[in-house]
Amino acid sequence: MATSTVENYLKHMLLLSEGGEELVSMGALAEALAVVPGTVTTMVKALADSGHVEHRPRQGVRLTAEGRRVALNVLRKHRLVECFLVNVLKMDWAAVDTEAEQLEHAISDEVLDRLDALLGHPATDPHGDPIPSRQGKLDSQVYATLATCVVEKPLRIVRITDQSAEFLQFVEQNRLLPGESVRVTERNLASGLVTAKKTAGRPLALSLAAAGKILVQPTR
Amino acid sequence: MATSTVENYLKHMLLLSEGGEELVSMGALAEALAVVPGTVTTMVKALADSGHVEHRPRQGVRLTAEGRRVALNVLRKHRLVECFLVNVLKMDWAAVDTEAEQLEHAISDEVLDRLDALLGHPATDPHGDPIPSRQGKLDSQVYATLATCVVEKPLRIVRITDQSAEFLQFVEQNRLLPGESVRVTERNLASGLVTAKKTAGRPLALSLAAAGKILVQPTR
DNA sequence: TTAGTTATTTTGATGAGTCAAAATAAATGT
DNA sequence: ACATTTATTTTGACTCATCAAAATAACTAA
Repeated sequence: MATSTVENYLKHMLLLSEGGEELVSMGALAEALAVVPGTVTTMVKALADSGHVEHRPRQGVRLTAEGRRVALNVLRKHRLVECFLVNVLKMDWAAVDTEAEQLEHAISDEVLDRLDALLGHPATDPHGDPIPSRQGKLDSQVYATLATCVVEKPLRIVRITDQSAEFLQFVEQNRLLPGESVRVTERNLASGLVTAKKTAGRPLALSLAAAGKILVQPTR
Repeated sequence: MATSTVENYLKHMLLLSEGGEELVSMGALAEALAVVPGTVTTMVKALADSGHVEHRPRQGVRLTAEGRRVALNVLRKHRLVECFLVNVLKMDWAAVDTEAEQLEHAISDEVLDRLDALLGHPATDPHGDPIPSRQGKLDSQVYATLATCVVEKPLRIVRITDQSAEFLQFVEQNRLLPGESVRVTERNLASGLVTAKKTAGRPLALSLAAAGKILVQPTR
């Protein structure tokens, strides 16, 4: 398993090479990681030995496919943890990055998956940064949920993010299936209740947790 | 800040001296930490220098007040994280200890507090191990909540564990104050709803999160 | 007591990650 | 083209946490 130091090196290489294929300089990496350049050179050579990066001496460094895979997984953990800290624990938008810096190295892939499901597979973190998919892709499309959408606005359900039979049965019985139209008439944080209403039908009470599993988009 | 190695040494010393004041042997500590005895001797001397423990050469080691404070804080993190993993993420009862082993060193005191509030200030972790209080006390009394109690059983509310004005107003308006009698008539995991009923009154819907903040005990 | 067993401490070495500072290579300006 | 600036690499040293194995202290049974 990669140490958290290794994970940080790889993550920052990914961030510094945003999109493109360019080489990342030792200096930029040293700056980002808050270490001296000589340390980066040493570590990068070790990372090249372990197959995570390709090192072009005196030019720069680039992630290999394997290095990129690890980096995306760390970034995914980081951003999903941020979602959790803001959406569930109601922490300060500006403070969560530091927290996530620690947690990204401590959570297992198992916890990562469950966190992802709990949060309704968010496409971006609270800052709007895209969250890498489980498969390492970055989807740009973003959806709201019944727990986060604007009250009274007409919506279309696009996705159910809890695959448990229990929850899916509940969804089916209440006609909250993908494609259906719906709107949220009330949301009470104290009691944790969301009231949703279908075009023709009685109001339905859901917990915030349940509502967060139902993804929507504004009706065209 | 204590490294996670230091936190582990202190935590295991606390666990090994369960309750009593006895000295912990180097051998027992080495066993618990899965390191050789010589390593423990070295670390314990360093911990004595930093004021976390008192070392009696060839006899054993004991936590100082400061060492105990740190150890209790780590243990609190460990057990609250276990609660979170089981109660919120629905993880396997048996698997969470390993996860918590990592997370206990990664979460800040801020996250710890919010997790504690989210979970309704549980007195024990999913295994029944008592959770040290914020102040470092181990209360032996354990209560159920409206989210965990037996359905239909007559209960008395003993504690409200969310101090926010918003939630307390909600509690007051619905007469869910400490001392009141109540019973849970229904609990639906899929929708996340708990239905509570006072002796004289209409049924009241609460989210599981809200219900978890209301502690109860069986009526005598 | 005295020999033998067991726990603890000491000693020397290792790997990971780091820094300071010297050496080297590459880029730049005139 | 040559001297200067800038980035990178190398070298030697340090800290933290660890192990293996030798040395030492303490306990135990005759």
